[in-house]
Amino acid sequence: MSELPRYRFAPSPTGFFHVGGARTALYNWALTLRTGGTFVLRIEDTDESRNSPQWTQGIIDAMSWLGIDASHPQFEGPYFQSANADKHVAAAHQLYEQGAAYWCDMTSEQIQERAKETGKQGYDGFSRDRGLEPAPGRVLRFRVPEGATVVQDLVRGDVEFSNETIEDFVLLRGNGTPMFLLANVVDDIEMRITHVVRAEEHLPNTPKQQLIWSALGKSAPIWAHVPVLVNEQRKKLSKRRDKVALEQYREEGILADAMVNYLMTLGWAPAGDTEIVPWSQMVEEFRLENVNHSPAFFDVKKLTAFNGEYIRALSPELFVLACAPFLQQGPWPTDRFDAEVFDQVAPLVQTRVATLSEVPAMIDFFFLDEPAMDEAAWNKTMTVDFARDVVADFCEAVRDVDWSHDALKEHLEKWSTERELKLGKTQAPIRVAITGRTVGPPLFESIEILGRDETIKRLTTALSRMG
RNA sequence: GCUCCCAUCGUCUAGUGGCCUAGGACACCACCCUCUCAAGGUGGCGGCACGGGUUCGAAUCCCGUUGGGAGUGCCA
Repeated sequence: MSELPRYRFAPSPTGFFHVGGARTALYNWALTLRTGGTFVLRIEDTDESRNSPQWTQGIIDAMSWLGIDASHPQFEGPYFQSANADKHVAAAHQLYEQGAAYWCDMTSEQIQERAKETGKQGYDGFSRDRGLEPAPGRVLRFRVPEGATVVQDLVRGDVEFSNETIEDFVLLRGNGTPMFLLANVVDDIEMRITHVVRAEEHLPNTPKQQLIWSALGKSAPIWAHVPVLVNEQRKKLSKRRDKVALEQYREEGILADAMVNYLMTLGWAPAGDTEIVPWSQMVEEFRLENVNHSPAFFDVKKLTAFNGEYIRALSPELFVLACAPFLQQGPWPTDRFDAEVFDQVAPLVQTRVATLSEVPAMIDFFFLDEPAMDEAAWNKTMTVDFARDVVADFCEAVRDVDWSHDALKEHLEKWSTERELKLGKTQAPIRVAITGRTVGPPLFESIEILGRDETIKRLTTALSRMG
């Protein structure tokens, strides 16, 4: 009687959506899809000081961007942990009735003092046998039994903890509200969770949770602790130091598919010689047993490289579509933007950007009254000896040459050959005059799209500036 | 400090005792292509942390050392 697995993802709504959380969610989602099981989203909002409704919406939006769609039949939730507070408290009292928990009136100061006296760390179980009754201000502590607790972990194997190293932890706060450890277990039981796949930082919590499971008469779920994501200093990614907001990468023009693919390969790799594989293949191949054991560096460079691949793989139409939000932020007057022009230019920039946010700067000269002149580029290209001649000649030629990039190129090629100059050199002053930069989309195609009048205007302006 | 986890190119990884002279990807370098820049192509640089075992044979198993990391709250 093997039931379908029930996975869960249980973020706390403490801000934007963390890339580490995204990876954990993705692992759970991939497993859910392959096994035909269920993915439960539970918002862990028991700490009211951190709770904020807009963060919850942010989590759901971010997940849907990644393809974890809340309306998918295998998706369940969101549930809110705070809504189950009664059940958490009831479970706590049940544990007290059973003798698996006891009340304690010590303040953290008192605990510290005792620790100092005994020379040991943390709470020493002082109230264990004092037989205290419940009262305001008193916390309920779990009575950790003797022996050892073995956590069976799908990625790490068996991990044994001696119970002596686990202190009698708090179940209910002095104000009567439940703590994470308890709430988490009660909810997992309630929601019939069979697989807990979460970040490694939870591994030290696991024996405590497992103890609660068994005190409540249940057998623990299957655990799997995946390695944390770290920064270049090899420290766990933190929102203080590191760029961890999924939303931010989205705004910078990272494609969802690229993000998903990259995140999946942190700690795991698909079979074969390429890491760029479709989601369906990752769903098919992903196994917790194959997840690496050591922390993985979240490398934005590699993410960006993946993104470039995904951008290039887009059809021209989809690329144009993907660019749309970024085009609205362009540095040009909105009325000068021309979607038809962009459609023509798009294929020229598609192979030249690694993120969508790079697009506007690459094509701004099409929509600006005058190109945004890079002075360094001007100084570098307009001071060479032939600069004035080539711009002057081209400005003349452009008036009656056939309007095609081939003809434009042919003309400049001829001019260059006659003077034993390389086209690569002679195109530079023209490029700067037209676009304001030394690099950009192919010049002659750009000129063709820009149009004769605008081209003449820009070349003339450049000439007069050169004096 | 204590508990636990981890250790293959700079980075992400493949490798589950012989197929490993350790494979791929990102980054980097060179060359080719080329109207700039990209893209693409070709090639290169570069790694099993160290020391002991086990074994006919070890990147792979065991022990130790060293080095990283996580946790250590009336946070989640």
